[in-house]
Amino acid sequence: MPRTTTRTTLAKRITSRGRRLTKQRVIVAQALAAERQAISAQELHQRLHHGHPRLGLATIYRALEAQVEAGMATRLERQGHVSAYVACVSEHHHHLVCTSCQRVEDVDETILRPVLRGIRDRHDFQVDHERLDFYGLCARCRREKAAL
Amino acid sequence: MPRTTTRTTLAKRITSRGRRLTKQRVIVAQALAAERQAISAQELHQRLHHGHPRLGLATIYRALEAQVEAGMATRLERQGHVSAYVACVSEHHHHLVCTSCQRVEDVDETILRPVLRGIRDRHDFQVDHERLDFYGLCARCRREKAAL
DNA sequence: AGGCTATTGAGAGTCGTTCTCGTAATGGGG
DNA sequence: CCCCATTACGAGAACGACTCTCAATAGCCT
Ligand SMILES: [Mn+2]
Ligand SMILES: [Mn+2]
Ligand SMILES: [Zn+2]
Ligand SMILES: [Zn+2]
Repeated sequence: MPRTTTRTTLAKRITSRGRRLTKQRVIVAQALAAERQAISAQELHQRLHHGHPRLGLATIYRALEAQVEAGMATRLERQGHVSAYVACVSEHHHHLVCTSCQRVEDVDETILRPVLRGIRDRHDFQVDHERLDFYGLCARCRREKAAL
Repeated sequence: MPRTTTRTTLAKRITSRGRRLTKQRVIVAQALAAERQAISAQELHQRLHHGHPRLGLATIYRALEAQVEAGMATRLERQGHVSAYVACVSEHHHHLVCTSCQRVEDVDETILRPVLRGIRDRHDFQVDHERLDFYGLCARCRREKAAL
């Protein structure tokens, strides 16, 4: 995912909607693409403040929204009513939260397909988006507990 | 679910936690039990204002939170960062929330088994409890939209 | 009943997000 | 390449859902 690729994709998807390719949108898009986790607008603002002190928070919100519209990012609802954004298109991703060490892993999304199919077939319900969080013990914490 | 049942259940579950059975909590619990769809604190506040003009919004938030803690309700995250609450019978079940009519169905739990197995096998993660909410269109709303 | 203390109501405060508005930049047409 | 309508930006105010503060009230226990 080189910077030039991000810029080219952005140019195509943004301008084809009658919007303009601004420096700020490029900066935000590249920063989001560099993240491998979901990140909030405010976190992104702090992170970019060193290199781009004049980049405003509202602009980041608008740039992220434009990317969602363009299909280049997804908005997740984080707990505490905070939106977080992830680069890449297709699906949300879901989390395994370790109740011992508090670390978070991403769920392998392919695991969820049978569930979505089951819901469609058994409940006749068309899922648009879902929020899935699993709480428990990660492999490392389980080994540590076993060692005691 | 008669009013007396709601009151009795509430009394047991609230007072056993060292909390007090107040008029306000009873009013909110009965109103929530009477709803068959998820409802926000503010909607509940408006709805109750006629009969109980002195019932405060903060009290409704606190009463709903107490019910969630007591295992009698679930909080759902609605789009636009609004929490919605549903009365619940048992503690551990999952929901299909229709984003059009706001009705809530319980998920057939057997559908979820392959997911839990997949998480154990693929992620080496021991799930203790999980929170699953699916948002989309129910069968009825989908038919209504198709008819237009 | 009487006292301890959880809870209430009203409003102020918090915080993420969006809006307003004057200024600056973009990009298509000349 | 330069114009210029139009889109976007930055700063701060506004907004909305939710939480906190605090004095007054009301459950609960003896
Ligand atoms: Mn993640
Ligand atoms: Mn339920
Ligand atoms: Zn762990
Ligand atoms: Zn519906």
